[in-house]
Amino acid sequence: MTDDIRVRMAPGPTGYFHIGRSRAAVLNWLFARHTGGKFVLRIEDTDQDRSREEFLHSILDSLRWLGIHWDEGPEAGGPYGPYFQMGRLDTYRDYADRLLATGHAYRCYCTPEELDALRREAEAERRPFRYPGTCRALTPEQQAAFEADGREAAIRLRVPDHGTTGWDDLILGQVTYANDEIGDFVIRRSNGIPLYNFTVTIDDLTMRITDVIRGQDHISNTPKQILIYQALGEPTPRFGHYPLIVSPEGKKIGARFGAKPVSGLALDGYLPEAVFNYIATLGVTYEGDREIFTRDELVRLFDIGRVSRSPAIFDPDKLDWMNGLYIRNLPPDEFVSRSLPFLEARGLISSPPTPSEIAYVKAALVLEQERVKTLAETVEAVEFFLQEDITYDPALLVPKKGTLADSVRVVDAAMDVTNSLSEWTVEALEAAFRALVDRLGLKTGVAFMTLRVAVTGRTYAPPLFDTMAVLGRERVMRRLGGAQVALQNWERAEPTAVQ
RNA sequence: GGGGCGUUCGUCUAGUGGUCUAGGACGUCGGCCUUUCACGCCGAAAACCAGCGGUUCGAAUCCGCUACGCCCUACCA
Repeated sequence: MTDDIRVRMAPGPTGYFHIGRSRAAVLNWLFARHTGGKFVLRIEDTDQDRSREEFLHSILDSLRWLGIHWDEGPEAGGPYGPYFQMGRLDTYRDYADRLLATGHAYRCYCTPEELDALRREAEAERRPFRYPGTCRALTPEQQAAFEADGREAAIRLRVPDHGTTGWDDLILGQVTYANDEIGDFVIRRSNGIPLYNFTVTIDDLTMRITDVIRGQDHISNTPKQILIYQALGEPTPRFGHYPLIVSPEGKKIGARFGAKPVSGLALDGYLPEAVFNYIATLGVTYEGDREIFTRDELVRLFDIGRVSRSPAIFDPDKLDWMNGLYIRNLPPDEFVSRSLPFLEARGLISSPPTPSEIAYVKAALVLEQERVKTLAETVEAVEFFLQEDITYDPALLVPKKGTLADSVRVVDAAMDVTNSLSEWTVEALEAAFRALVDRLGLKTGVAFMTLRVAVTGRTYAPPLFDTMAVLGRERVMRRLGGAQVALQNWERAEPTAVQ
């Protein structure tokens, strides 16, 4: 029972669930699933000033989007609740009283102002500040005097003056701190609200957390928390501190870069499974040189000891590549259904789309599947299929290796072919147009480029005859007609171009 | 100022004393495929393994120092 692995993620609802936090979630979740343990979600909402409902939703939505299910926590419940710290105030008070009763903690009547003065003094003398232990050995009379004076007491943990506190980190190995560098720290404010290091410890203890896996920004909190476990006479969990993910500029995530919630990546057209794969493999190795894994493989192969000890830069280019890979591997139907919302949002199709729209757009999307890196790109990729009238630069109708006269001939002849073709299929189109280009004595590359521009309005598109097949005879005729007009106008406007 | 942690191609990394003239991936560049783009395939450039000094027959791998980076240093979380 006590051997069952339990890990947790304990975000404060004080900011969006950014990429850095997603790493915490992914690593803890993988660790839990790999070991057959439980993943607990706990909300640290004691910072009432900064906590916001909106951020709580951001956390929950992002976790769900990534497919990270929490076994216990908000909405899920569980045997060790409540999972919001504000609901656990009584527990913190009980444990604080216990520490007071055993003498491991004591009341401190120093005011913030007095401490500030000491701190400034220490700084001025370029000497590290540490609480001097002023209230460590107050007599009941002295305490009564302070109380009578109207002072509220904070509670401090009595930290040993000598010795060291350390642990064998799951990722970093042995880490040690000297106790005399820690100093008696406050575990409960004078207003009765407990402090972070105390609440996490009590929560982790009472929630029976066995492995605390968190970012390296928490390293220096760890000895304090271990000291609390020891004062309570409780065994400590294992600790593992992974390095932070930093922005491409090497800066901390959250400020300028990556300030958005991870679930926002959905709107940018990223697939959650690709993002999960990327986050899970950023700064972590699994098996050989591979870096593309299914979720099950990640769970099976995850090894906390294979987490790199140095910070990793978030590389948007690599995420894009990976997302494109996942898109290409999607079953076409799924690619289509996942892309439709983007087209709807842009008003390219009705919302909800009609069956005929779906059929048409599906055919177009399938042609673009291996050409996009994000679902959002499908909008631009498929736009020309849906626009009634395409507009383009007539100059593009004459490729660099072609002439205006040739372009005119191809488009004119294409009109006839299009009009008379008996069977509207990719094969028939290709056969007919190849024969046509042959008859005109033109180069296929050049002539096809003219037709491509005439039909799509751009120089890059899916293969010409696949595109025409999807567009249908009507649209192709109309666009070829538009190209004829454009060429005529251009001929008049740029007579020197005629050779 | 003090403390902790870190340091292999631009980026993510493999590497745990000899097999490393340092391997893979993204990105970049070139080629092939080809009706364009993309995909796919092939290839190239790219890290004197932060620097210095030790240990050793032999070091990216072990030790020390220095530099640089990040984090912490609150009655914030």
